[in-house]
This record gives sequence, structure tokens and C-alpha cells, in this order.
Amino acid sequence: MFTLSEENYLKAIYHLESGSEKGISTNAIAKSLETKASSATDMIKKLSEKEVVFYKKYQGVTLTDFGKKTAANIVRKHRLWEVFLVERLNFSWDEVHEVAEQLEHIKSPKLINQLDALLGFPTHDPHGDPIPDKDGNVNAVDKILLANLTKNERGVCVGVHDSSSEFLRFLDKKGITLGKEITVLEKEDFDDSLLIEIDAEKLSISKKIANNLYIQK
Amino acid sequence: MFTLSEENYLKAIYHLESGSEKGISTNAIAKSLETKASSATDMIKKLSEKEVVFYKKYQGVTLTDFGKKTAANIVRKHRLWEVFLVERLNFSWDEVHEVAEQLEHIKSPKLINQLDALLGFPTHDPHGDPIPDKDGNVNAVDKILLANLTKNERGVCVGVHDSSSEFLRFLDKKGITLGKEITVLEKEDFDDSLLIEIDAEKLSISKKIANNLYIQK
DNA sequence: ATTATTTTTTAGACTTGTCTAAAAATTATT
DNA sequence: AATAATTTTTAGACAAGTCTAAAAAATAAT
Repeated sequence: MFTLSEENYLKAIYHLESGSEKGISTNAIAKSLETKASSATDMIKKLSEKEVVFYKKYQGVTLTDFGKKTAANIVRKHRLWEVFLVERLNFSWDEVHEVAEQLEHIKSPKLINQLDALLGFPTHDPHGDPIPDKDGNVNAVDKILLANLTKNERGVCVGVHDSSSEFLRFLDKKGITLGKEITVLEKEDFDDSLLIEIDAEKLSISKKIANNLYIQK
Repeated sequence: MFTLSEENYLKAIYHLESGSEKGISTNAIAKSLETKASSATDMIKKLSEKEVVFYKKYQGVTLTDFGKKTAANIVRKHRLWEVFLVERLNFSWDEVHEVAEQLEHIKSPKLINQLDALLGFPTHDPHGDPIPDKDGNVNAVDKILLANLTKNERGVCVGVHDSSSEFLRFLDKKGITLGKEITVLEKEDFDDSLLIEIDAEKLSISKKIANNLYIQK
């Protein structure tokens, strides 16, 4: 069994690992958890003892298979709870993160399996992120950043990279939600902004926004 | 804001207070939390600092109004989650306690208000215990122990005193559930056992059972 | 009304998870 | 390749919550 702190470190390492081939640095872990490198080192040693990470001094860490499965299960719980909050408790997608951060640590296999069933075995959370299955497997989808579409290309909005409340509320304000179709009408060389069409209306989108929205062609 | 440990102490004191006029002894608190008296003393001091209990050395503690409200809110959350687990996630009444002990510490007023609404503003948990409202008020019902009924008296089963899994599973086995009507046919002086009628069948009930079942006349 | 027993508190220690400051190792730079 | 800069680790300290053992206070018993 893992403590709250151990679970948070595992989750952070899990997220950092997707998207980098090498071991995860102590500094990266510390930064992502808003703590100090020395604290991260201490915890890494503990996690290594518990055989959820491989660790060699100064070489960073990688999750073991057991570690991956454990971390994926925490992410699974987090995302299932997010679905529950949005679909059953009228939370909006920018309100769920904090609460899910708490709920993900509740220990009860029955609870999470029943919740999964109640929600109809959802595959994605409200931000479009995939929900790992009971064995920790995730269906990777071939989504790309809106910024990588070329002129006249078209796709469906399927996820966000930045899931901060600020960004999500911005999207709400602009009428950009998951499932909507987006067409790139223009790409502006000057500032890399995009002119897109959504709901039959033209909308200008900054580079920053385009780099945080996932599209499926 | 209160730590997990502080919340558990508050809840224990809250439960001990209902049913005793005087201050709650250090020993009683320690026993109910399965810890040592010295630990209880330490925590009592901290709770006193935070003004949720009145405390005078060697005199035991009582909850302040603020403490009562805080504790009642934890109990409210515990019981609402129990209802959710039974009514929405197919838990049986003997499985909910452990999980609710975890869920009761989740901090999100919106979560608990929405959950309350989702469940249709229930007034009692699966064991018949009343759910405090947002202000911490509880509707005390005039329930009495089955053991206190006299021969030929009749009432509806409305709650349990002991809510251990063992006892609850025993009741399941005997077909005794909340809402059922029970009539006392005989009281046996020898061992204080009862002969009751339930579902038009006769059933012999030991003193211990009769002292753990609440009836409303 | 003393003495004995029980309860409560204090004192000091231990664990978990964190921190700062300094030392050691690695990586980057010239 | 040697030095500078950065990263990582170690050492020692601290807060929260717990424990054991001993002291102090309250209660019970003779």
C-alpha cells in the first residue's frame, strides 16, 4: 500500500514519462510537485525500496511495470471521478481537477469498478484524456495539436493539453468544446495565429491556444 | 482547515457526546480511536488551540458550537456517501463503512451539496442514522431498542446500534431489514431472549440482538 | 482520612515528509 | 581538457502525529 505522498510522486513520474524516452530527472519531479529536489531524492529512494521505480544515483528514475500499473490505476481513478463530477454532479470541466486530486486516493476496488459501470465504462475524461483500464492499459489516440494543422485542414476537437481552469474557461467563452469540428482557414506567419472556422463562424486563435488544443483528423 | 487526524478526533468526540451529559474523558477518546491516552491528550490540546473543544486538564472535553458544526459536517458527509454507495453503486449496508471513512474527508462543499441533491436529499443513511443538514442540525427520532418493547408491542425496524459488518450480515441472514414490522410475541425471562414475528414468521432473537436494533412504535 | 488504584499528563523518542545549506557528481563552456 | 555552471545528493533540522515510561492528579477503598 502507498501513502498519499508516494501516490502523488508515482503519478507525477507517470505523467512525465509519457513524452520522454529517458529517465525522469529529480529536478523535473520536484518541479512538477512544487517541492525541493532534496525532497524528491528522499522519496525516490523510498519508491525504489518499494520497487516501483528503477533508480541509479544521478541517473533519474523510470517506473517498473509494477510502478506503471500502480500509477495508471491512480490516473484511472482520477479520470473516472472527473467524469462522475461532470456527468452526474453538474461540475464544469474547469472545476473537477482539485476534487479529483482528492478522490483519486480513495482505496476501494469495488468502488471504482462500480463507478466505472455506473458511468457506462467511459473511455475519456471531460478533457479528452484517455481513461486507463483495470490493467493500466491506455488506448493512445492519434490526436495532434491544432497548431500542427495546415491551411484548409479540418478535424474534431478531442482534447486539451493545458487543463488549467483559466484555459478551459477561455475555451468555454469562445464556444470551443470537445467534439466540435474545426477548419483552419488561415495561418498567419507573423504571429503564428490561426483563423479557424467553428460552428460556421470565423474565429481568430493565438499560437498559445493552438498549441494547447488537440485535434483528430 | 483540519487535518485527517483532527477530523477523526472531532468525529469521535461528537459521537461520544451524544449520550453523555458530562465532558468526554481522554481515555474514552483514546479507546474509540484505538490509540493511547497520551496521544489523545496531545491532540486535545491542539483541538483546544483551534477552538473546537473546551478543555480543562483532567476534566475531559466538550465540543464548542464551532466544533459541533464541524463534526456534524463530517458525519453528514459520511452518511451521504453511504447512501450513495448503497443506492447507486450496489454496495450492501455492511460494506459501506470503511469506504465512507475515507470519503468523509474529501473537501468540496459543491461536491457534497450536489451529491445530496443527486440522492434526493435523503434524511437517513442505510443503517437508519439521521443525516445532519448543512448547519449540522439533526432530526432526532423517537426510536427505542427492541429489547425495551414489552410483550405484544409492535413497531417498525428503523435503525441499528451496532453497525459492524458481522451484525449487519447476521440481520441479512435472518431477513431483518430497515422498514420491516416486528411484533414481540414472547419475552423469555430466563435469558432475556425474544420471540418476534416478522414477515408473518416466528423468529427467536437473543438479548444481544434485541439490544442492537432500533424500533419506532 | 489515609492509602491504593485508576486516569491523565508530561517528557522524551521515533517516523514520515519536508526543508536549508553544503558537498559531490554531472554537464556545459571556453 | 580544464574550469564553470548546473544538477543531484547528503547531512542535519523541523513539524505532525504517534509511542513508552514515568510523574502528577483524581477517584475509590479501606
